[in-house]
Amino acid sequence: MELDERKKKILKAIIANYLETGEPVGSRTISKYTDLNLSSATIRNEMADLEELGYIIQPHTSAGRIPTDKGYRFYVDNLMEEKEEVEEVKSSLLERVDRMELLLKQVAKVLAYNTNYATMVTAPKYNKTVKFIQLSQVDIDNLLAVIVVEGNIVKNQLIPVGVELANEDILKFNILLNTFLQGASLEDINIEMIQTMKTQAGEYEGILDQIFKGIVDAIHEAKELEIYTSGATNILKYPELGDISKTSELLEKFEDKTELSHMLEETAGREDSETGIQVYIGDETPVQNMQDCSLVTATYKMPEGATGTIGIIGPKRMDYKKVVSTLKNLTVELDDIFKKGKEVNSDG
Amino acid sequence: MELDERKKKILKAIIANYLETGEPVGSRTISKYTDLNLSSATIRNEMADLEELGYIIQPHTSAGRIPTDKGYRFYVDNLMEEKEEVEEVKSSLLERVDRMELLLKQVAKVLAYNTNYATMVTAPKYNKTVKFIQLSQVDIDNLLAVIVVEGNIVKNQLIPVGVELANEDILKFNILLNTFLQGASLEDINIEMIQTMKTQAGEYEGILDQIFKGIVDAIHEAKELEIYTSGATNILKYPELGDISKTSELLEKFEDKTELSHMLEETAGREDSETGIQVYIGDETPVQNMQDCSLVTATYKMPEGATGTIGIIGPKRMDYKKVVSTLKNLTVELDDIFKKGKEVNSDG
DNA sequence: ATTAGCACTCATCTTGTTCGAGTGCTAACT
DNA sequence: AGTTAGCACTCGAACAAGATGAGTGCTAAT
Repeated sequence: MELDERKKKILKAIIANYLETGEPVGSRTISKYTDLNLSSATIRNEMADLEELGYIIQPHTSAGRIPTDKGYRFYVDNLMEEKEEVEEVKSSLLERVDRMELLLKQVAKVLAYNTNYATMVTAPKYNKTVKFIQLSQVDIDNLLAVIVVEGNIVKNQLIPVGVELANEDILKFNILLNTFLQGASLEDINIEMIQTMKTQAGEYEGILDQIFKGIVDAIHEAKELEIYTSGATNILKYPELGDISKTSELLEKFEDKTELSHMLEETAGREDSETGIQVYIGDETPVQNMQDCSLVTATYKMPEGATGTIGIIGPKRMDYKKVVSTLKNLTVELDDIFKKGKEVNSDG
Repeated sequence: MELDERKKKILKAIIANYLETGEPVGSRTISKYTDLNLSSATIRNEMADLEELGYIIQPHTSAGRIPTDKGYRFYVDNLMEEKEEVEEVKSSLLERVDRMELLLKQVAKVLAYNTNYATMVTAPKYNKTVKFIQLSQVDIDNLLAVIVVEGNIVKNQLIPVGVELANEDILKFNILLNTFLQGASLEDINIEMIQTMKTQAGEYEGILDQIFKGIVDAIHEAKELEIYTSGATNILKYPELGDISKTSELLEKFEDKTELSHMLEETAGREDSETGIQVYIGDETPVQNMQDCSLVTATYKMPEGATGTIGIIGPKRMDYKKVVSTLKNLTVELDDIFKKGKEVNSDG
């Protein structure tokens, strides 16, 4: 059954009010709150209908109504017009950050500060290819493998070899490694290639094994979803999430982060294709123990095609308007930053 | 006034019991709990004395007694004998970790898991000297400076130069840099050295400037106190820290970490010279808003003389015995690991 | 279709009461 | 002189019983 215009207006008013106050909202409040000029009695009738339809519910007899998940869903999909005045994210904070890691940390932090919810940002997931490998002798026992992958993400791998290599041998290795591995993604490095390389390494085959292990580890690590979080403690600010045992489980997830990482991974690709933004309400979230929370995710794209995810976790009665418009704004801004970075990279 | 033997025994029994239960303990409990074979009435008299002396207090009339900060202090200093059976830290978890960063993260994690308190570990504070510098051309516009400092801490610095350098020039730079900078600490790099190097760099003087900036940044960053935390949410497990607003402030500190870092820095050097362990009770902690918590710190030493700090934050009624003996054990184990690492370094 | 009016519900607040753990004091005991 | 039994007292916690009031559903009048 479709809701008529009036029911929509009333539902919207109820939810808007509830988002503000967190208190169940009664018919009298709505009667004054809207420009419908209806008496509380009429509102009551409509509210009874809305309850029957599953959009709102009474926490107990003779209390006001609060939205159900279905109600929130309808609000997010149909009723919520986004804020016109865009939430200005302090761009100054986002400028002048040259390293990806710091940038993403900043994003999480600024976002948490602006919204007062818990935030997380995943690093862009490259189909990473090796850009450059450099082996060097750090001291008598250790080689250092520096692996640079696309996007200028640098990983170091200390390889204990226990022998001192001659300079020319290291040079050979470097040439060997870069000849074969430059531009290769993990899939490209197959048994055949490995065998060929071993043959060419001759007596140092054993060391080559170690180097391989190091490189694989390093690329794996680089490929692993990195995730930055901020504002986890904001969760404690919302009394309706007062059940400490549940909330602390959630906080633990923010400490460990792997589960968050999986969660965001799962959401990837599910977003609204136009805006890249997706809202998960209560049980819709792909993680246990978040019935009382909502999750809003957004995807940002790098010029190379890599994508990362930004997530915001808050109480179900979060300010969806603000969050969605802030995220929209932010992704645009990020796109900008990356585009500029790209230009510098290829023009300078 | 000195406490006589009996008073000590009673005080110890009171605190031990309170540490277990978290409930105020009454005279009757003690009467049974100890082997003193005294009636509750006698205990009451003694308790009245102990209260007058400031070691225990009644949260309200007609409740049992709980320890004051002074009481805890006396317990930690005089009454607590450490557990004989050492708390076995899962050493297996600590083995086979080659990179400092991961090792310290592990330590924090294992410790939090073993104690159920919040833990933090700072990286050893070196008087760092440069071990090795490697410049390489990553792509057309960027040089990568890899700086390895003592303790095999590796830092990367991407340096946009906008020109492609000839291979031989990079080689020259590398020789130049390593000749001058290997083994140098930040203090050693003075204006004179810089000028000399610039002269030798000739037409690439400008690039050298950039490289310098990068190197200084990198060393600075390496020198900065790094801190790893774990188990912050354990704090929520203790109901006596129930005041959410205060507790969440504490949790925020665990998110931001700078304040924790300063705190541990402040405690450095204050430790008991023999064991390296220091206990701060309630207001004794060098940070605001921790009246209801205690902090236990331990210092570990690296063979090179660098020291780091391990800290544990828990409620005032934390299991001091267990924490102290666990920490003692852990620092010994860490010393071992580092010594082994050192041996491998110099013998292999 | 809307609304005023009214009886009804039920969480919350307030107040009062009971209960019991634990105390301090006193007097008796060793 | 130290110890203990006994007892009156205190005060928080737990429970019960109104009082309050916001909010409802229903009905009858507009």
